[in-house]
Amino acid sequence: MASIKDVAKAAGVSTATVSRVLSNGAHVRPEVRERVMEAVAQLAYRPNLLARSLRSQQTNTIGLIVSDIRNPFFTAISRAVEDTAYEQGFSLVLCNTDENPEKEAIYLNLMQDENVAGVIFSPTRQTAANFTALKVTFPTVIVDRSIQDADVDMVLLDNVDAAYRLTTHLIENGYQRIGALCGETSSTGRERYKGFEKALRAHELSPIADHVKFVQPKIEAGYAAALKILNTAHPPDALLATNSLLAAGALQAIRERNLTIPDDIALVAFDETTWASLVQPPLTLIAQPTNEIGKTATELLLQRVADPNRPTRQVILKGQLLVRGSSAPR
Amino acid sequence: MASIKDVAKAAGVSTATVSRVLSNGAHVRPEVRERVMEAVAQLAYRPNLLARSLRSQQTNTIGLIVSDIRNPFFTAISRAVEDTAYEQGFSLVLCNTDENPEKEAIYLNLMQDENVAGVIFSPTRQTAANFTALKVTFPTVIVDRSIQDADVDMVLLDNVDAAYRLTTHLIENGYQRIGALCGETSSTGRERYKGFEKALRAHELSPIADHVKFVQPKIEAGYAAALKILNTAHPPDALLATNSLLAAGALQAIRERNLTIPDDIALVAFDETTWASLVQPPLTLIAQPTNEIGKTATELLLQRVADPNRPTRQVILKGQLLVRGSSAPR
DNA sequence: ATGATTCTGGAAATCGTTTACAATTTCAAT
DNA sequence: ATTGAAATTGTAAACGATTTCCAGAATCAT
Repeated sequence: MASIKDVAKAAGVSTATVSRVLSNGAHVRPEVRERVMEAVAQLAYRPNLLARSLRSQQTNTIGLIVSDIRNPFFTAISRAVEDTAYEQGFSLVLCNTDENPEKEAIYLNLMQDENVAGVIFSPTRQTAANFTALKVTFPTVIVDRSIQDADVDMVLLDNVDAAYRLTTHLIENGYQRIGALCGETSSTGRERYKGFEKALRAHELSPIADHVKFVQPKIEAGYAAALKILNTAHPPDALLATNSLLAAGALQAIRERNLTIPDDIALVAFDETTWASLVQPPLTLIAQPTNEIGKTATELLLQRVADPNRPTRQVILKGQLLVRGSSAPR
Repeated sequence: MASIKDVAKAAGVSTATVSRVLSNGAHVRPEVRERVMEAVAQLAYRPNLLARSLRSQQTNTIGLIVSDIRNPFFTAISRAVEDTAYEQGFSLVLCNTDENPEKEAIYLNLMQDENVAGVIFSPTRQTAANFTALKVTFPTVIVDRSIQDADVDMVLLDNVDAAYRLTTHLIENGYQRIGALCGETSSTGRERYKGFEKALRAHELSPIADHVKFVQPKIEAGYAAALKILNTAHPPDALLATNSLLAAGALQAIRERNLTIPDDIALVAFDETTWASLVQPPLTLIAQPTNEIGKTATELLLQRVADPNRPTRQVILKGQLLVRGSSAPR
């Protein structure tokens, strides 16, 4: 592999000049620049990014820390993030934490060790609670799950509003006994529950304890919780799942109990997935603007990398209510 | 940030000794090691990975280059790869190529520039065809899509066999006019088509040109192609899709035409997804051992990183035929 | 023509490690 | 007591770039 020294020698200049040509290009006569570029082409020279980063103390890598890339929401986010990062010349390193605060801490440290330019992070409630105490030294953008009282960039959904609209939609379609399946590890689950409860109260209804479950955001957990809810003496006439994994579990449970959607029970959820419109009836849900979230988060991050002192921003996006068959009027 | 010099000073030893304590630990008196470890703890010292990598000429990063992480197959692979890499102290950088040979080349170069320890790569047919010409300088493991005549580690599905079994299953259940939706950008699509054709011929049937389409592995493409097939004068009585995206598109088309599965037309596919068992009837398919594929590929890669001269290995795994409702006997 | 600026481009320091080599110490064996 | 091998530790040279500082040349205003 040719190094900058080889190029310098071949072009008859110093390494400083080569570096100048390749970075800004200032303070170099056109004629010399030409010679250097020729040598670069001749030797097929590619700068060693490790050396560059070591000296300049900055890398072109960003980290994405999420609980599980297999959650379709995070899959979509990761794609948008990678695309945007790529456009700006950054690479993406991917970390799965499995909702485990310890793994979150480990990955945060690892990102530090790797000198990433910054990190896009979707924390558990636990980590979110003492985020400032972690004294993260690199730029961070929080996505999907909020952090209280911290002066940090965030890109979030208006969860309360989204759940409120979704629940109101159910109520307006005649559903009265609405249950909820919420993720227990994220702020998101709580906030969506708030919106759910708010909508009920606005219509002089209230949540039924037996019909509300906070569980791990996994299909199996959603399935088990839904089954419990369905097995209560007076089961609900509608079920709201705060993410697609819980929705899939709920659907399994409903199918297993041989119930019909929406006649026996309505089902609504969060997150557009491939399957939501393929099942019958198709699922009513709140679609999140995953592309915009991922893109915005990356842009915010790279802007902060460029200017660490700029004021933080919290971007709150609205979800889109897609009304489909699973919540048809009673 | 404390550097190795600070630790050395604090412990009253040279940086070489600190380095020795932290790497192998050999050739250091226990007493000295103790002092060094104390200083390390005291200063909360963490080695700079950039400097380490620059000097030792090796990183703890591997790359994963796939067409699109949103393809559930690759999502699952990425998770398995990241898990295995993490266990062994490696980070994962993620690259989406969109089936674009140019992007593949760019990412391959980028991985080189970043001095990754190695790469797990699922190439397009085009790149696969002249892979050796690319003269990739780092260890590479090919997954999912094969490369001919190249002495390189690979982890593949036995695609011909899988498609053969899937097709035979249809035939045995009484389907005679079977169409196929195949990915056109990968070796995988071709091989699965071979298995499909082989099964037909083994039963004295043959593919009907109008019922076979090679298209981009995208839902929309699958939808459009399926629609064309369904609109032929004598449409097929069964459809085989070689991946889950094409299957989703086909299902959309079938629904749009108000056809009933499996009475009007059977549908079978590749790749287990969340939705395959949630739609009604659930989809018969070949499930790939994604965990094993990802894990094996990573292990193979790290073994080669450790010993670049070991003989290459080609691991061929079998798919699992999951018979469900979408291909019930006629 | 002169002094003051501005441009160019090289020498050398630096980023934070690892590691080859050499120097020193230890210690068992003669 | 002497010797030599093995163990321990330090010195200094890498790794491959960027960047600071500075000198010399070119340009400009007076």
